[in-house]
Amino acid sequence: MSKKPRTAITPTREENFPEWYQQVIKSADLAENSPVRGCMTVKPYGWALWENMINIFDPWLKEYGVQNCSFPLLIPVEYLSKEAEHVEGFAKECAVVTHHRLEADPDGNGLRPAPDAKLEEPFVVRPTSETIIGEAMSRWIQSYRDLPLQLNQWASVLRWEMRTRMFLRTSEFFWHEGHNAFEDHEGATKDCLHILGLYEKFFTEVLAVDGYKGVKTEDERFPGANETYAFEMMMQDGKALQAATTHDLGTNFAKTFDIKYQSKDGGEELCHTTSWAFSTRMIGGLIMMHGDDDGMIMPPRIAPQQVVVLPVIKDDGTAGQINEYCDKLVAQLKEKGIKAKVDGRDMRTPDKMWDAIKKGIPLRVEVGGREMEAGEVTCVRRDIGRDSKQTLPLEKFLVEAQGLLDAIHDDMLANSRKFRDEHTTDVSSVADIQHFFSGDGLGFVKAPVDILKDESLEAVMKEHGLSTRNMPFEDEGRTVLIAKAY
RNA sequence: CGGAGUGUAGCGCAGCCUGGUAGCGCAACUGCUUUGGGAGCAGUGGGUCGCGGGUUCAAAUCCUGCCACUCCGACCA
Repeated sequence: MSKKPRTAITPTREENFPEWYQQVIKSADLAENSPVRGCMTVKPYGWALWENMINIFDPWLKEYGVQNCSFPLLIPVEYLSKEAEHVEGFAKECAVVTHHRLEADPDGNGLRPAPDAKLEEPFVVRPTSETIIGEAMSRWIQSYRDLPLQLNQWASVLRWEMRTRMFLRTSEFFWHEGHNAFEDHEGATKDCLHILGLYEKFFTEVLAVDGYKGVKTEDERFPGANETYAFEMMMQDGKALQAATTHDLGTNFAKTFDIKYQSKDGGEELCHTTSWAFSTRMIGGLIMMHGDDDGMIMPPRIAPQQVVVLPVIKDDGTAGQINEYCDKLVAQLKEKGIKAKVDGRDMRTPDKMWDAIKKGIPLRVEVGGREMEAGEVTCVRRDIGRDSKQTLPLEKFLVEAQGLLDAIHDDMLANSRKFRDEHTTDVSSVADIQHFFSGDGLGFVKAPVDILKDESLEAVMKEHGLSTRNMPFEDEGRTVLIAKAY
């Protein structure tokens, strides 16, 4: 037994943040690296988290008028090449499908693509779907009556990334991609801002994280977009994470894919299109924003499991009664719409506790002979830890459980905002930026937007691996956020 | 694609220089004592040593060809 409190995750965040991140994922059983280069296997607990995100966010899109659909995984290479900036942005990271049949290798080394099965027209595995959806839009839209057309798909895409990290940057990743078409610029802009607002609502009200909404600088724009809006967050190690983006594609894709409509007065007009997304990367964001040295901390409203009930069994013949008490408790919590489960596994109680801690289950409830006798439960908040341990009457707990979960959410969100604010430093010159990042400065610096015209900025950005994150709405374009980023 | 490195039990590694019965830690399994913030003891199971060729009485070890992956650079939701 060591004297100082041992952390569940080794190393700690301070000792080695990237390694800590990997260990949290492993300890929480969220995902693992797969045998496929750069691709992860999302394990049941991690997928449950993603499913919850889908289940909560998807109805919001439908409410707004977006319809779900599914487009092919494979995109003709020719499509990608049509939009000049778009190709340039994605061509370097595309996996290409060139054959449609395998055959035994004559040299005896398993299988090889059959030379006579070479495709006339190769495909790329979609890195994003603007092009193939654009092609469909050109046929689906004829009249102003067909607008707006609002489409979304939940899908995975593939980008052949050089350096990968689970959730944050994997070759294959899961996301939703929305693609909307409007009559004019105003419609497209409103759409971008509306979706960005939905993202903000989702992040703050469900994931308990906050950041900065804003406009991307020109060099950080999506390839093929006229304007990119982004939600930027600050991680605990001082690096920023782009959590979601919406793109005003102007008429760029409309021109290349011939997306036109007849207006009321009979004229032929180009559509204004948008695209927008958030991805499983957000799970990485949750880990790096909320996690501590004991592992994951699940925001209650997205947690696959909100309450774990641990029966504390002693060898005194009361096991059956305690289990019954726990089952009843879980049933009552479920009636209140709380995701609760008894951990009835054949394991030692302390091991179950640590397991629940590492998985980040928001509320842990312990029930032993003492509680059962007294008609009580003991509960502990994951975000605070043992200091929050309290024993209260069962009835009272049932009434207060939802409130406890909400309180955890509120505190986590407040912490996230506090962290963001404490890691945003106002600067006024390139020298300030140099000074900030040369010292132990961590986080965003916020500079007057004119600084982008300063020629000495580029060298400083390069030296410290910085990029512009966005020009936050709150300052109406007068400032720009700069940080290291994932 | 440049530079470096690694492939040996589920995971992490030692053994290789100097060929000679395949080893350690963790995990798993069994038993007993335990169980309210990471238990102890005893025992058990598990590996064609990345793949192919060569040298040798004998290859994880030496030679050779191939493959895969990791890290560092340019790219990135």
